[in-house]
Amino acid sequence: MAPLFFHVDIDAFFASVEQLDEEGYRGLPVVVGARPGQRGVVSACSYEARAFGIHSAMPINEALRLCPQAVFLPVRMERYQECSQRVFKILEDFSPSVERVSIDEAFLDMSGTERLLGPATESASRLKELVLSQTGLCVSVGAAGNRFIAKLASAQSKPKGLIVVESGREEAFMDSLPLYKLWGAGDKTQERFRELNIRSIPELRSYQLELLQRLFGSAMGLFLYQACRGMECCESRGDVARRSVSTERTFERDILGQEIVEACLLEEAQEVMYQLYLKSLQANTIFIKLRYADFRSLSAQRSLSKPLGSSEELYRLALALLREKRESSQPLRLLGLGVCKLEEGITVQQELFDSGDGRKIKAERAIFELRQKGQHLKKARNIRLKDES
DNA sequence: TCTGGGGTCCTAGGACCC
DNA sequence: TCTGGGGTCCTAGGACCC
Repeated sequence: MAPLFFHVDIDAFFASVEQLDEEGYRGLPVVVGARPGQRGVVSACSYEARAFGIHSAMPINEALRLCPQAVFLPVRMERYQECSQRVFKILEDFSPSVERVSIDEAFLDMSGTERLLGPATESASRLKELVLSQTGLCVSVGAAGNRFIAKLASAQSKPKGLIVVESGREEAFMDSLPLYKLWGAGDKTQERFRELNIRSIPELRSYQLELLQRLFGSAMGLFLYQACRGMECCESRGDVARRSVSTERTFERDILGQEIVEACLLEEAQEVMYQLYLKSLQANTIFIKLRYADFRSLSAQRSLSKPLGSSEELYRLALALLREKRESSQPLRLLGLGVCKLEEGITVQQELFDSGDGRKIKAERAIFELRQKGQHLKKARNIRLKDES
């Protein structure tokens, strides 16, 4: 049985949802992300906005400069989650094997479906129609004998596209791509390509595996060797467990004093602990992340002798780490806090309620409940919005 | 126009144990 | 007395992706 994979990717996802929910935004340049004038970047933008040179990850103020008349909107993650779930429901009805890659993309293992669903072109077209008619969202689909080629094919086909790469045509397809579109080779690797005077995928292919590994490191070298040959390099990792939970904040202005920073750390500790509680996870290592005004970043971590018990404990440990590592003369731009070395276990909440200081436990419970109420309120609001539209 | 936030994986050096 | 090498864990930094 010949392997067949689809890569399905929702076009301009966040911006498309906004245009779906608000008729007045359709046909206009829509930019979803940070508030113009503040620090932050574009999370997503409509194709109308892309025509002005706007793209995701661009500083929001540059987007404003390029297209002052664009509609600038904040990220409504809960709403996008809802739409994502509806799309994934359709994908799951369509294929028994759906691997979620992110909120807006998935791999479908379509091997052996030809007899039932017809050739790839037919079944992929049918899937696109299904998603559009049931959700109003456009998806692009890439179809190929492996995930890596399928992923690149869907990217090439955007927007509203469909590209099928027939078996045996993988290398030819790779050769049709410019080197900068090689997924998995980001800015730093592209810079290295330029230094080495590697200008195209066929040129990259002329390098032996050993040489690539010497130049780019063992894992990256192997990846590049396989990628430029159109071989599979997006192997399924199965259902991998979450490795970390974290949160971070960029300050509106760089901060020199300690007070605001410590208040921020406390909030972050409560957020991280709340996420652990929601996911029924225990953490055995904590880490902080700092970024100074000059954009130097550093991180520090500490392993614990027993799993974390409360946000108060997380705050205390993180604060010690912060005081130890922070150069106090340097203004701080970003502060992050996270936990890793996770294991499933009794929930933080049970741990909290089964032991120790009653007052502290009550406070934790109040925070958890407040936050949960907040989530529910937000959800209710979104549902109302949806019903009204 | 300065450069978000949430993740994963890789690399490399050092500690420690056998 | 001098010195091995493999395995594993910890830590810090960096590349990459959406």
